[in-house]
Amino acid sequence: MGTHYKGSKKEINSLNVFIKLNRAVESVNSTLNSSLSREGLTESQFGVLEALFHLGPMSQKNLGSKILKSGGNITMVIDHLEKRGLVLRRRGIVDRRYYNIHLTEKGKKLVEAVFPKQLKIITEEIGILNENEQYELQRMCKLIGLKQ
Amino acid sequence: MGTHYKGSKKEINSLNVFIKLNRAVESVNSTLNSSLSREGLTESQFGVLEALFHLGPMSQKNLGSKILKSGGNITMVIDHLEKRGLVLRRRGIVDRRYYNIHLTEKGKKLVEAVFPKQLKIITEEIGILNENEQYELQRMCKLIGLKQ
DNA sequence: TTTTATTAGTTTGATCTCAAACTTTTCAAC
DNA sequence: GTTGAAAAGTTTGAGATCAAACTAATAAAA
Repeated sequence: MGTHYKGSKKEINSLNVFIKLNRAVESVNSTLNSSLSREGLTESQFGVLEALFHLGPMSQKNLGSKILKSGGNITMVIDHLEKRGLVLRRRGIVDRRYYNIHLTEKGKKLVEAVFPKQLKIITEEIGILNENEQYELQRMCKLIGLKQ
Repeated sequence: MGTHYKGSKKEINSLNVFIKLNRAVESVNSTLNSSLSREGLTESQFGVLEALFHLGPMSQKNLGSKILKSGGNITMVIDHLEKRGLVLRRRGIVDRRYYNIHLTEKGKKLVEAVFPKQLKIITEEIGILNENEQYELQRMCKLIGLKQ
């Protein structure tokens, strides 16, 4: 949303805050995505790899709820990752409706190479704020995201 | 990015802050987009309509830089809006490379109906924070988005 | 004035994304 | 056991998105 609009003072202030909030997030994400695309990864693909790396094998359903993407989308993301040999699908033995998605050795190595770079970008961007500011920012964000 | 990872304390803190920041923005945007989709509008479509409404007619190039989307994308967004009779293209008279994109009466009415709803959602979400908190949040966001 | 470079917009190809309809498998109720 | 509901995953259709190659119009340089 742009910055020229009509409304009460409270509305105008809220909108300005929200616009700044959006821009800050977009700015960091854009840097993160540029870095990922150099490795041939999309945000969702990296999200899946990173979840598997830090949390271990899980179903597509679970991956979907971790990275906040729809089921149909996860199918496609896993398809791509599987073709590149970064993950593999194993049918559940007890319950054959599930897949267990596993990170391959190749996938693990890729995360180990990429994750620190992502972390570095985030740390540099957020590191502009001092410790207390970071605490306050986090506290406020929790309030805003509270509803869901 | 998930919440289980390795790194220094500074890295871990930064990552946590960034995750909360992302979630807060995603939460609000998701509510906003649900509301828009009830009107048959996407985020980009509304972004274009809103820019035209508040800033007046402008070229596709300008619209692209306002809503941070690529040129090819704007072509498609305008195509859709034009088909629905919400905007129209007028070739520049002085410089025939440009279009001037205009909001139609129908488009204007739609913005007048939709914009207050969007503003209400944002005001409710951001309004959880008091005036000082909002000021601080905005100040910090400006620091984070500084690079570009 | 002819050539060259730049600019606005379009097209193309690849991928992402969602919602909705669909298949397969499991589990619960009868 | 058969039937029906629910759950995991797939497919489909529509639109979003980008980068890169392209066309048309203009401006600058020779």
